Amino acid sequence: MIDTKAATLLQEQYEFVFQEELMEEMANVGTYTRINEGDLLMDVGQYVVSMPLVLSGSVKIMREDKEGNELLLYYLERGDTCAMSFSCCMGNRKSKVRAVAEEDSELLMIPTDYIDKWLLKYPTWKAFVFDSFNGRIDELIETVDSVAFMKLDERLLKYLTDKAKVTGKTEISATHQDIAYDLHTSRVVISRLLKQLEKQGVIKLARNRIEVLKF
DNA sequence: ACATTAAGTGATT
DNA sequence: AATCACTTAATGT
Repeated sequence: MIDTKAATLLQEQYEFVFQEELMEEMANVGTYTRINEGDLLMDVGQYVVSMPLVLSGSVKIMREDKEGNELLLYYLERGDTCAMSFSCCMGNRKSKVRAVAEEDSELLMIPTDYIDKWLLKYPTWKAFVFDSFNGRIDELIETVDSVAFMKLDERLLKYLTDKAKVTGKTEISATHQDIAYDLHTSRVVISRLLKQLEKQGVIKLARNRIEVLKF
């Protein structure tokens, strides 16, 4: 049975990346899913049974240790897929990351068996998977750099602009505590740095809301 | 009006 | 940059 909603979205966004037959097959075997902001897609230690293709919206990928300390790794945006899920599916291993919907999003879940089969069958799929791996690695390096070499105020500003970018809004709705968790620091520090940024005229603060003025 | 949650601040390490 | 301890402000019931 063909999911028309998914087929339409696929056509719109992947017209030039996937071949026609592949998109048809995707619409056939994939499961179209809608998720709401804040929904947990995948948690650390869970087995990965399918590979998500982001049709709309965005998903944030984070690391979490056993004490519950978090660290934001990168965002998955429209047209992206999770390289982590690919490597997990292939090796039948547990997920090392947690995935949470950054906003209301639409996904196409591709069952494990196909992602392997398609590598041989469809060159465009293979290219897509490779590209996606490169993209994720680049982003990972970027966040490693920012953690290792950037001061917290620079990191915070990058965090804010990144977040504004993925959601396409200049208004960010999050508490200082939320941000502190993502950057793995304390709320007090975030509050102070945000205050600084506001004085510099880069952002505007309100309760549960941050407006990014400059990019 | 009261309780709860978010944010601001000084002082200390 | 983290933590504590406390204040003030905004919001929910």
